[in-house]
Amino acid sequence: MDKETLKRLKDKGWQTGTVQDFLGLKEEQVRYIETKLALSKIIRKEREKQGYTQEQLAKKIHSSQSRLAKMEAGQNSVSLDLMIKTLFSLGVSNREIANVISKCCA
Amino acid sequence: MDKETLKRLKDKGWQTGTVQDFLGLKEEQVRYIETKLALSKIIRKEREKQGYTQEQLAKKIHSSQSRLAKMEAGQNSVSLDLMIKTLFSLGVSNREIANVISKCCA
DNA sequence: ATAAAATATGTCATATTAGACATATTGTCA
DNA sequence: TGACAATATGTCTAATATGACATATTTTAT
Repeated sequence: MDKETLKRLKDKGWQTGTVQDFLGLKEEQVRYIETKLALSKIIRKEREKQGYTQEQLAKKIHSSQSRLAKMEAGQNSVSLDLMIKTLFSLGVSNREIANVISKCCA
Repeated sequence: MDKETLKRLKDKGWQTGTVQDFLGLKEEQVRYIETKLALSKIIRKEREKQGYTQEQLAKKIHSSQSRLAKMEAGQNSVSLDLMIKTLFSLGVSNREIANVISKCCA
């Protein structure tokens, strides 16, 4: 993992809080983060495609605009569960979600 | 969704706690649950394939045997995050995970 | 340029999920 | 059968994610 990637992830709030901060993240941690970032991208893409504001979609999923903003920003305080539930609420199919997950990371 | 499927899910602790309990679950809720159940299955499958006991794998992912048991049982107290992290720890690729997600639900 | 709408960021209490532990149940093999 | 390893279930406290809200920043339209 190159320094730029690492910096980008840390800028989103991702960090282990251990000595590894200085050495880099473990491969599986990076895959987990990258997968979430990939999902956050299609949430935004799909929301915009369907013409919702964050406020509107937030209401639809019984959440809040601020949380949705964090979700789309790929912040670490948002769970995969909420992201997947959001995608389902948007009507995105398992197949489409799988496609995104498959393409992200090698 | 037929009654048997509903009963099976509720037996795993899944319920909304609302009037919907009596009417059934929403489509997107069912997809969320079914997706987690599908992932729980490959966690067990992959663990056994690699010859780990729950105790051993739990240690590897810094969790506990009991949580892993719940995870493999597809209980609702286990997050998607933990399941995905576990799969990554087992070395399962994004492509394989995607394949499972793709096949589960239509 | 400026007003309005949309999005981003920070904080908080509450709710949910976490690992740990005890104990029950199941499976396996002599 | 009995003994032992593996797995399941229930319950704690601590850690983390949650929606809500206030407010800052950015984008859009005029």
